Amino acid sequence: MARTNPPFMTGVPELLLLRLLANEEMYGYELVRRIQLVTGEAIKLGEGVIYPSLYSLEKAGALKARRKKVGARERIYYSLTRQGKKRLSALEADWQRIRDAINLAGDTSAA
Amino acid sequence: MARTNPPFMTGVPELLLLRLLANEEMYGYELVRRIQLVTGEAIKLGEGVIYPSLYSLEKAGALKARRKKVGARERIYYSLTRQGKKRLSALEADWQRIRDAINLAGDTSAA
DNA sequence: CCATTTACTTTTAACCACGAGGTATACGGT
DNA sequence: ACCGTATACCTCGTGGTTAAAAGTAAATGG
Repeated sequence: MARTNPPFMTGVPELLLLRLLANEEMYGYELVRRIQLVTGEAIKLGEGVIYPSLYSLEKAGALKARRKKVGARERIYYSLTRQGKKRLSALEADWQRIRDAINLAGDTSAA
Repeated sequence: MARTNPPFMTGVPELLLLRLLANEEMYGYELVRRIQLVTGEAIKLGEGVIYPSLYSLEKAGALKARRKKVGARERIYYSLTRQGKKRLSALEADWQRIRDAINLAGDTSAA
């Protein structure tokens, strides 16, 4: 039944993609596995999330793509544009704001 | 233009409401202001978010409501049911899982 | 007596994460 | 040669959730 907007996941795929691609170019399938890795299995984003996100970020000018043959296989590698870096900064700021606010609220009510 | 699903806000209204109401009963309008207070103005949830959330949480059995006359005014006070407490625990666990995973991913990529 | 604050309510809209399904090629084992 | 598994990419439908805005009405205060 789709289990659509699970708690606290809005914006997370975009944040993780931008972060990972800020360091090195990667391709879709790789990102799917890498995200599981770097989050200690806590977050798993399927291809149905990753690919559409990549397209829309590319379309928005945050990512650029290039095709690259590796052995016999062809992969589409993505990396950040300058715009993508700005977008990442803004998202990180959003994330910190929300995270800190929720922490704050928790401390207050725990007191 | 609505800007409907802003980054990182899914689940946040529910979490904050349940947290606040776990301590003491409150009414809608009060919650609107209280949330701004305890988040240091970082999160502002309008009435269009708060009231529908309250209804749906009540309908789901997480909250119970009682009408109370204060002076000449009548207010609807909400408080947690046992189910609501369970729901809060589950949500807190979700929140921690996501938050920690994002932190983890950030440290890794920053390294 | 009028403007502001308090309090509650409803409507409308759009985004976006997700699962599931689909294609095609390469590779390893037997 | 054959078959299952892993790699790699892609698409569709869904619906839950936040959010702004506008509306009602009573009380308060100057």
